[in-house]
Amino acid sequence: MPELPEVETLVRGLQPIVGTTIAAVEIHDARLTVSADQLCGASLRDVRRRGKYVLLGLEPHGDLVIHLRMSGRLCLDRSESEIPYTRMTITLDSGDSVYFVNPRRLGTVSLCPEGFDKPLGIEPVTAEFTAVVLEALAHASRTPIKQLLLDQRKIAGIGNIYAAEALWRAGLDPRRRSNSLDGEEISALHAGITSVLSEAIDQLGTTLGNSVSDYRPSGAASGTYQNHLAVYGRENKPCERCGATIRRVIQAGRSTCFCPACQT
DNA sequence: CTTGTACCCTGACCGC
DNA sequence: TGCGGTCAGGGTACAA
Repeated sequence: MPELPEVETLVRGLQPIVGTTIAAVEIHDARLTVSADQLCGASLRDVRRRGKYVLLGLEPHGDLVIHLRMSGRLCLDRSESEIPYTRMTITLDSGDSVYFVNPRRLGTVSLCPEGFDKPLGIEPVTAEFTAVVLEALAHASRTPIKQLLLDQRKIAGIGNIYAAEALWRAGLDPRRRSNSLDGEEISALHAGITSVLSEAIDQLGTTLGNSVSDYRPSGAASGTYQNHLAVYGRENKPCERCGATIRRVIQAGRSTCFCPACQT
């Protein structure tokens, strides 16, 4: 569910817990690989994001690593209101609690005592991510460009929604081989990626529905980028750029919506 | 090395 | 109303 903009919004919303100390932990899912003993008494040095991962830096050392996958949520709240599917509750000495809500139990929580070290690709909303970098990644691969964008080892944080949206902005067919893109197309794709991600962050991400598994930012009813989606979830609707009918194809088991007329 | 498939889970939605 | 099939913001462990 959450992609880079949603996780970024979440991490910003969690900043108030920096400097607090973990007072108690309840775990309601045996699949989670952490234990209360490992966390109680640690203080929170920082809260940051890497790709789609949420990292809670612990004092004196280590990171609590959380990935929300398709349906997970992290909520910061002072209320006792019981959210269904809460699999872990971290109570802080400030009185706040962090709730890990994970309906499908696809999300993961783990402790990295030496710090998070997963080899993820470049962060796409930094100055280091240039068209030249993207070109090098694309030219080294013959995989369809949609799948390259989803490969977290190459670029960290893009998911199914923003991959489709970036390709629409760039006017590129998602099935194109990565190494077939020329310089102009790479530049358009770079602009598409960076613009869609930054705009989505400004909109606090995309909230797709009202179920318990739907992402929503803290302190707001929902993100609002869903109101700006050009292709994602718009199969059989008209392309707002050229009027043709949006189509859906399956690539590597995942849907991609695109405009067959103006994405070439 | 790369590419494809099954799988992990649960809920929403659609057609019958 | 109920049932079965399909789909979903993701990643991993395999097989080929």
